[in-house]
Amino acid sequence: MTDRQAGSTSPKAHNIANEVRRRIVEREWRQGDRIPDEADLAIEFDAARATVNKALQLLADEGLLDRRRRAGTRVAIDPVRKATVTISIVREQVEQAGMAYNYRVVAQRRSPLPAAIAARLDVPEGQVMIHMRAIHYGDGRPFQLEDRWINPRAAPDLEKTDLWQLNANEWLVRNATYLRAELTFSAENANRRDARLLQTGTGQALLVMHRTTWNDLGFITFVRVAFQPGHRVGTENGENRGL
Amino acid sequence: MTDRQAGSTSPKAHNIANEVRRRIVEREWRQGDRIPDEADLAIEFDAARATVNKALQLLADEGLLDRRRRAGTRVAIDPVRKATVTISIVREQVEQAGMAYNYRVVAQRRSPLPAAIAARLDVPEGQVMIHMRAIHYGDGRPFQLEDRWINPRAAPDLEKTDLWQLNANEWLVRNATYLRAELTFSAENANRRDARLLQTGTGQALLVMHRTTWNDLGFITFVRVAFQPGHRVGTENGENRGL
DNA sequence: CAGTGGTCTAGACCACGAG
DNA sequence: TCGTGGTCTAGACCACTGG
Repeated sequence: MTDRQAGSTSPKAHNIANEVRRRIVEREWRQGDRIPDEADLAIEFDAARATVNKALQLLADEGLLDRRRRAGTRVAIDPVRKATVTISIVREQVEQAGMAYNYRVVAQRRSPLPAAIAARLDVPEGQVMIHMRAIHYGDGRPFQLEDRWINPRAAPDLEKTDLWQLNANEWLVRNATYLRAELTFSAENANRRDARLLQTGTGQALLVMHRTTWNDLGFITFVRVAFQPGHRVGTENGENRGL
Repeated sequence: MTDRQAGSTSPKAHNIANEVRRRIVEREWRQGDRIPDEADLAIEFDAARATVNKALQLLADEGLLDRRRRAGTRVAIDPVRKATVTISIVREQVEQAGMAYNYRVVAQRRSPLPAAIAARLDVPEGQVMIHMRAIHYGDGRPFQLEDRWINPRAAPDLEKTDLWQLNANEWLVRNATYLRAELTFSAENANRRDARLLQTGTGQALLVMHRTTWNDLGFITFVRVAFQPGHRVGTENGENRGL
């Protein structure tokens, strides 16, 4: 007898997760409380344990639950939440904003990696990399400025490409699939060069993103991206992520 | 006969995901290519389809694969990647950095919500909220400055709490579990007040985070957090998320 | 040591949507 | 229409780890 209850078209695991979330939000289960184990919940919700497991893992990923073998599942004492930033191709960002995209390479040369950066990347200092500086424009106004170091050893096809024509950013995103990435955001006062290239004033507060990527061959790129003054990077929280 | 192959202690789905990732990274499967369907991969990897499904969903979450019913699974044309920011309790951040935590409320009053903020929150303008300004210190030095609006209707217990003593941030994180959140990062030049409270100079570039949270009763809080100059917010990418 | 979550499996049915 | 992913189930064994 398949008694699929009326009114719940969404996946069962989703419904279970929502119900558990409700109980937490409404303090039926308080922070630090232990909640029933999977087997019990499976009975209560008339579901297989695997389904309950999926639901609870979802909530644990959100940081709402704390799960440990033998110790059971507890409502997280401090609901650390996670937010997700999506890193897309610059051109698409610009075009999505309804602006005409343009791109200009300001400088490109081979150059040994500076010690300061090398240390940060855990890479031997002084290796020769491709260094390039470029500006992305939206409707003719500078949108972001990037200062990029590329490791040709990790992106072997790159040298065949004419970076002055193509877009290294795009090339990399499309061709140099990475396995690991690190991102940081910070704020910097625009220096002389930033100001000139972004057509703004020295000292302007700029949102700066540093991004490093690696693949199996090692470090691929290190980029400093400085955004146009006033730019915001938004995140949607991972709450309703795909289940 | 449980022929668990030697050398692979990690979950099978994990191994499958890694192998698929390898094939993509090494161009065996190129961007846009269709990859074998779950059933075939299940045979190849000698696994149940559910296990393959789990692995592929993982990669799809990472943005590496594009999956559609009937159309099959393809290597994403443009591997949009996602990074994850974790929002934790300030005190813990500070203490994790090995510093002594301190907290000071600078101002607190009931006040109607300004139009500018109300518009942003999709909340009727002029509703009376709790407005507070506070500073978080690490080892006596200002760590971050927060300017917060709290909706008492969505956090009914709050009024009982002595916010001057306790930490509203902590109180909220512990008690006002939210269902939805939005975050943005931007850079601002420190204004007179920022500079004074953060003990820095006017015009300093500050990393600023705006965060809004909602629960089932509506909007809970809107905060502007200004970090100490030089502060970085780091993200680890979602790659090896729990499986 | 034993309870709890972690994972896998084989089989099943369903929903979507490309052709 | 019908292939493909989405999800569920019942059962099983294992891996941790608290007591």
